[in-house]
Amino acid sequence: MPLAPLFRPIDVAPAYQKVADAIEREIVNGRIKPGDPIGTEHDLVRQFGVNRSTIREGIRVLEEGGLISRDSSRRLHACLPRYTRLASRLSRALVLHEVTFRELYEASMTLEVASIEGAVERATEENLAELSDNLARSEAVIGDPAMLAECDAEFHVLVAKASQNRVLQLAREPAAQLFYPTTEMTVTGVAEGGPRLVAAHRHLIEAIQRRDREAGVLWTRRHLQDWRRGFEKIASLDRSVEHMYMEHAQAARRR
Amino acid sequence: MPLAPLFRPIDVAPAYQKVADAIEREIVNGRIKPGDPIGTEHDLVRQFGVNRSTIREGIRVLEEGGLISRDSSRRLHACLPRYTRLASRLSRALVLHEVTFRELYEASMTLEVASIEGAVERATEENLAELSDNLARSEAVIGDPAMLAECDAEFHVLVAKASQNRVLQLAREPAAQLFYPTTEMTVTGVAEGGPRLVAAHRHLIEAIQRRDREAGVLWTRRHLQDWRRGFEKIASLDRSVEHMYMEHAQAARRR
DNA sequence: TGCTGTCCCTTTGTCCGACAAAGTTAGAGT
DNA sequence: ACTCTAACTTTGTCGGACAAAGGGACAGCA
Repeated sequence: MPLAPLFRPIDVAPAYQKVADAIEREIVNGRIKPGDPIGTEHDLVRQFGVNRSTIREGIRVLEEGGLISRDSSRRLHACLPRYTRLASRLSRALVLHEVTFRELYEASMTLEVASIEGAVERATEENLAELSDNLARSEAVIGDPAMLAECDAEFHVLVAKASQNRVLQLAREPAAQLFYPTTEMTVTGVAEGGPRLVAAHRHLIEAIQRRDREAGVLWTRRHLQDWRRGFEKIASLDRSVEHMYMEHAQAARRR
Repeated sequence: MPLAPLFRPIDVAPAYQKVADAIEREIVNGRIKPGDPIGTEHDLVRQFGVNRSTIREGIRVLEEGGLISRDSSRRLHACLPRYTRLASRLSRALVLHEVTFRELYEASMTLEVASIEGAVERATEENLAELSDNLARSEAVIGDPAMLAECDAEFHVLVAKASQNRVLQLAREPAAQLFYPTTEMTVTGVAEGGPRLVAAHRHLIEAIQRRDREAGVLWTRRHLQDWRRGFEKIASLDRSVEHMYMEHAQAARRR
């Protein structure tokens, strides 16, 4: 019969980790609010009683996690983690796991349909204004696939935003970051690709305005199917996402 | 009229960031494969020509991003970022953004339905075996809400895995991490909560076996609605997710 | 008064050197 | 071939150091 456990496992995390955890705890449970200053490295050295190098390693960890950042004067303060920044970590992971475009397509279908449903139900006037503005800009660059692809990505971010569901916004982001960089190629490959894309956006905006869920779902599906048709002219859906996207993601993360 | 921009913004990233970026690039574009050793800190000092403190800060950044980790002997090697680890960052972000349970519920409804649809279509024998094993364990702890909640969380991870769609697996994870810790409470609050939960799981497994999509979707919906009913006995869906979940998430991240 | 330039102090990013603890390797001894 | 021990290496932490950049106060000037 095994002995009854006398001791609890003791916490042997390195000091920099403990520093990071301690600060994280204060932020997450609200004692330090987003925007609050954290203090200088020297302050933290005094408070934690460890060397500045140790503090700095702990800070890097939190900074990478998006929990704290440095303002223009490089002073530390807590902040609300930005979705796109975090999502780019996930996109990177998806690339390394070599997910296929089929997985991306299927997941995006689900997530974008859910987004439009939410948007149809809850979009505000302001959301609609943003979407219309985006549409206008899209029409202006209809002949430029790169610019148009950028507008398209933004459009779908705005739709997700209009759904007023931040969980959904976050969930779709990693897939979107990998998905939308290909739009440029798919638009180029299909005759009338640009106009079709913009037309779909217009129908989506109208659907939201009319609170017409059916139309919203329908046009989201068509829009994605257009992407798929365009993509399959270039490559198989079963190809894994390529490394080239990471440059895009890396640039986005830095912002 | 403003001057035409003569200069591009110059890249003034600190050295530790450049170190991290350089290593990240090599990993992401595949020159360093997951599992490959990175070399000792001393090696990196020689290669990059910067101080060890600088190298260490760069390493922390990558470590936090899940791109590299230290094995049992603390040597560095590249590795495949683990979904749950990354997702816990996102869960944390959702908590800080004070998302509501309604958002969580709505997003989970979408994501879990998509998971079951994928599972019905593509689950393997092995997936089914894992699910059945989970079911057996659930039945064994049907009277223990805490253990049962844990089984429930695992069950849905397994369903997502059975969908063979890693994008979906990843997308559902942050919501799930916040969602499933409440299952314990909802099971406790509802008469026959435990048995209902296990029955739903059984129906889901059967649906996957029979490749019966309708049934899968139906029982996923019911299962989530059960959660909702249980939750609404305790609190409003419009309450924001509480800080208490973070302890759960923090423990999970460490693993 | 409002703007500008200067000096000083603080803070950050980086460097150097050091050391204990833990892990690794090589060699001695059986 | 196996074990035990004695170097050697590597990591985590420490102390101190310094240049560059920012912030603040203060004087000078319009």
